Amino acid sequence: MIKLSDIAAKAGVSESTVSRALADSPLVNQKTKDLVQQLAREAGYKVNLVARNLRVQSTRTIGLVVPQVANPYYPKLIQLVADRVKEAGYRLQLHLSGADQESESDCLTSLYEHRADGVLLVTAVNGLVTKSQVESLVASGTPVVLLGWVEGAEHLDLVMADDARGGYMVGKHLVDLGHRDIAVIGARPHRGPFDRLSGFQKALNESGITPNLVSSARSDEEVQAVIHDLVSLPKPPTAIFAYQDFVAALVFKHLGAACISIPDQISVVGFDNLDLGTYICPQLTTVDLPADQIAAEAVNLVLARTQNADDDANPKRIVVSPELILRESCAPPRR
Amino acid sequence: MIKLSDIAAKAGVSESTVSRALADSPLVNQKTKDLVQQLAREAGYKVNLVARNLRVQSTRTIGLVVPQVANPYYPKLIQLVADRVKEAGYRLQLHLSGADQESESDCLTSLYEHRADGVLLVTAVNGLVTKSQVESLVASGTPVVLLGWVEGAEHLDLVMADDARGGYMVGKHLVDLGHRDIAVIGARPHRGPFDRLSGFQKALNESGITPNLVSSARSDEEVQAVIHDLVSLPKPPTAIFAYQDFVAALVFKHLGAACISIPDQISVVGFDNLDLGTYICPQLTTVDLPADQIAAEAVNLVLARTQNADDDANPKRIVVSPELILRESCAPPRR
DNA sequence: CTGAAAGCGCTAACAC
DNA sequence: GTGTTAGCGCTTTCAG
Repeated sequence: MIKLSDIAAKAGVSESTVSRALADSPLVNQKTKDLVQQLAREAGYKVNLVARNLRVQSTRTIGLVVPQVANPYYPKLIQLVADRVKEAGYRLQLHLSGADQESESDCLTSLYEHRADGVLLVTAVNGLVTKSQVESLVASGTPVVLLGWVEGAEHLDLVMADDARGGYMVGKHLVDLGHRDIAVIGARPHRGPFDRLSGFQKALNESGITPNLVSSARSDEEVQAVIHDLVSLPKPPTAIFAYQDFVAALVFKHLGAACISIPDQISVVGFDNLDLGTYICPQLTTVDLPADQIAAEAVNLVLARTQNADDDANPKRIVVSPELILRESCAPPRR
Repeated sequence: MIKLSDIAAKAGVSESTVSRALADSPLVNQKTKDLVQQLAREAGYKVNLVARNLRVQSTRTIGLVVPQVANPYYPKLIQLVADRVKEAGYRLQLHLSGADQESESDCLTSLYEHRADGVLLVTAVNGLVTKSQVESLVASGTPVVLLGWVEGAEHLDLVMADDARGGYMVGKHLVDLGHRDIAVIGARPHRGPFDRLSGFQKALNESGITPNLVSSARSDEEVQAVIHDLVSLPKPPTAIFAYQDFVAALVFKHLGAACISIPDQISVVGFDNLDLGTYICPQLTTVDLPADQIAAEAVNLVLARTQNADDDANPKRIVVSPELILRESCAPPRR
């Protein structure tokens, strides 16, 4: 593995000169610079970053930890973050925390051991399981910014989508269409007052309505059971708010199996704006979380902290607004 | 940032002893070991891997480069590879090559500069654009294994799915059901003789049939146009082979819009076995590429090369077989 | 069982 | 402009 001294020998100059020449430093004679660069190219020399990083005490690496990569929301975010990070001249180190506590901790440890310059952390549904570890990371000088709301983390930098606002939009849309019997299907909320469900309920409350059914269902079987119960009701709901798009897709499937047509008999709204929503028929009305804004804000923030460009000690909280995407799965209720 | 010498000072021993104690070496007295470990824990000491990696001349890092993360096949693969790599005590460094040549080259360069111990490379549709670079990587002692067939790379290690065999299964299934008029929709083949399309055609040829239409269409609009043309035919095909699942989903959508029922009027088969296929109605008959086997084989191979456990100079070629997943989107043609 | 010393490959004062 | 030197934080001979 060819190194600096090798090409220094070839060129008949010192290592420092080679180092400078390759960094295109103005402190070196153009002729030696050309010579060195040419020699390096010919020899296929590439700097050893592990050595350089040790020397300069920086890795120009930003860590990103996400629970998993299978859930289609994450790939979008990962791609966007990767692009922004690269653009800024940094490198991304992705870690999959697998949604369990132990491995979230492992990711953070690994990032610290590799001396990442900053970390972006997307917590799993169970919230921030490693708060103290994050705090010590920050204390040790590695900025951490949280992606998504986490309970009891008010002292940490945070970039989040305004889920509650998205939920409110959904609720308002359905109410405005004339719906009064509305069911909710999906996971239990985990973002407390900032949850999409809380905004949704607020919208209904403003019109004096309460959701007539809130079921926790995520798997195919669970959704099937819930839909079965719902359509067996003497007076089934006229609209369903699915907590996530993929749940909405399951709702579509089982509503279809029960010969209930969307949106004629029941309107359906999702949340997340996955591509999936455009592949199903009718196309799904949903809420788009602006992953691009989140990625951009998060990367900017963590880099600002890294470079001490922003030495404001107060935690930053950046909230970006979602958008209601009107497609084909909603209509006024039939009378 | 606390380092080895700090805790050596605290413990009143030398750095070497601390290093050994933390590595749980048998060469150190149990009592000093306990003391050192406790002190290290209290102080929150974590090894600096960039220093260690420089010293030991290894990073225990495997690079994985994939074109993108948005295409749903990749997340599956990434997750699987990440799990296997971690299991083996290595770390994964993911790079997104963005499907363009320049950045595939950048990824490889970055991996080399960081001295990854091995790399797994998934090439984009345009084939291996950086063959010479891969070769010099290998020559410099970093094993590279290709994931997926690449033209003119017979001298490199390769793990691939037998796409042609999958295509054959699809063709045979359709023919066995009685179909004679079969259209193909999707991308142009890029795996030459190993392409799913070549296997598909072989199956038809064995029964003296030729596909009556092969259209290249990937976007929503393109598929819409193709479907429109197809159903306007005096004698429309009775079955459609979509080159990829997401194309199949689009086919579903536009067939639905044209009031053609699946599988009564037209059977549809996909390829890839994305989750998507179970969300649509009827559920999609498709071919599953065994991502878990591919991941396992690839990681095993690259690690074996890394550790010189396998110093066979001959390139390895591991081919894993796909599986036909029978679901609801196919039926015999109506007479 | 423990310590002293060397050195991984590179960059950056500091001299000349 | 260029070379000499020191040192980033760690592991690992080699002595004792």
